[in-house]
Amino acid sequence: MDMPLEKGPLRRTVRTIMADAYTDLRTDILNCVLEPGTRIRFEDLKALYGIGLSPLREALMRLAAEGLVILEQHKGFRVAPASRDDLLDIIRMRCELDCIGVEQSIANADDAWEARILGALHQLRKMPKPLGDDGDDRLWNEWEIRHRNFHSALLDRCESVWLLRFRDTLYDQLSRYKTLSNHYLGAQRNDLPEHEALAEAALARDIDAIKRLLRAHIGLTAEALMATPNPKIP
Amino acid sequence: MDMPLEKGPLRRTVRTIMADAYTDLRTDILNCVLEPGTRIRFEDLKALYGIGLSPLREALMRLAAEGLVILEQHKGFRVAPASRDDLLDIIRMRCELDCIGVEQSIANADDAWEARILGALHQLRKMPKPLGDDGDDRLWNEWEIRHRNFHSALLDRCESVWLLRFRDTLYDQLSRYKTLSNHYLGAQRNDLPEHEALAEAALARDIDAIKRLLRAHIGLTAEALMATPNPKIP
DNA sequence: TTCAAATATATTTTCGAAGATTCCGAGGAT
DNA sequence: ATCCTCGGAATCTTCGAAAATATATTTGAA
Repeated sequence: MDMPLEKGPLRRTVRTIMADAYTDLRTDILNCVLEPGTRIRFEDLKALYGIGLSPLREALMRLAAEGLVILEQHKGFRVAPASRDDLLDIIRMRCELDCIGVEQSIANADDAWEARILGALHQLRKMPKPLGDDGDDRLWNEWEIRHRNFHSALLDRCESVWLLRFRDTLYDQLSRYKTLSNHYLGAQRNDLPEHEALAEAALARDIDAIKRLLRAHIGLTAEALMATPNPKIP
Repeated sequence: MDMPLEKGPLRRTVRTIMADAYTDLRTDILNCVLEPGTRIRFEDLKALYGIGLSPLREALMRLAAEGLVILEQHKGFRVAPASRDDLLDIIRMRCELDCIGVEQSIANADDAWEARILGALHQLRKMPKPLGDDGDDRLWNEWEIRHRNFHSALLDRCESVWLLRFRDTLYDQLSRYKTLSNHYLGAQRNDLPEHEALAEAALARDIDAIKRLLRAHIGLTAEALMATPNPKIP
């Protein structure tokens, strides 16, 4: 019974401490356990995560390259600050990338693509958006996953590795802002019809329509986000 | 005479070994001194750059996050491999980003913007494109700088930090491929007229025209790059 | 001969301590 | 009172050695 753990073509990846630290730090930053702008002291984190300096620094360097933390020479790392300008930039940019991606996706559309979209839409239909302030975080996270999954489905046939990479970066940044606004943002409005329209346009291969719908959809989210003043987003 | 070196608002940044290693590694990768796919052994680089492991690993981690090197757990780093698919993806993506950026730029257009475009165009006019294989690298580099500067001028009023950031990433990746093809690529054709048309459309604030011209311009470059089979780009 | 296990070697990853740099406050001069 | 200089403490940065993992070689048996 001492056989190696891996079955099939997947090799069990032996994680490194640095990779674990990277993941932990990343989720802590995305969930704003480490709040924007806070200084990062190595002694603190060393104790917090129970690891040494080297993997910690390497993980932070990686996060710095992704824009989740800032490195100031000889002054250490800080969690990247949040600002309304930055938020608006992220939303707009993500909108543009989604438009490009969905166009490429339509160019490669096939039955499996349609199936995935319909599946994702079904999951969105089955789960009503958790309302306002009865905030069960697990419910919200589940809804977020389904929401993200739907939008990813639209880009499922996009073959641009770079586009998807940039998009993921932006999505990470965005989820930090969602945490900051405690999911207040879109909670007010029921956006299921918007997603249904998006799915319909996708199946119809209507590029212009889907771009228009996407811009409107994301535009409304942006307005909702910017409308509520939030002391944590200067 | 012992006054601090900085004058004005710029503070002299005390560079770290890691930052130097990052810069050196980056230019070596961009110039393909470190060829795509080659394994990176720490002992080699430690000797080559004359530094310790920690700054080297941190620099590589940063480059890994930017996609210039690949990290395989417990197997070390490799220079990111090159491929035609990747090249095409980069070019297309850069074209899209430039289109978005120039549109935003036009929205914020002012006299200074026009001036910078005309200035960049002038510098392009004054320096004929070095022809084919009499390749003086210094000339080529100078032309590349002017060329890059012209295209950057078009986006000079774009306020999206994220767009410019992604664009820079792609430009770095692209310059690696330009090194690989030894500047053969665009050398054949005289693209000054294309740049003049771009400048004209920019000054006329003609968004549709400039997008069309950009796509055509970059499309031709892509064709030139892909037409010549290159053993170094599988 | 061929395959598989076991050992040996090479390389990466991580730790703990030493070297630099910045930050903060005390002391003194204007 | 304000400004400047000068330690001293805190913090980040770097090095060199130890631990962990992967790769290559050898050995033994079918």
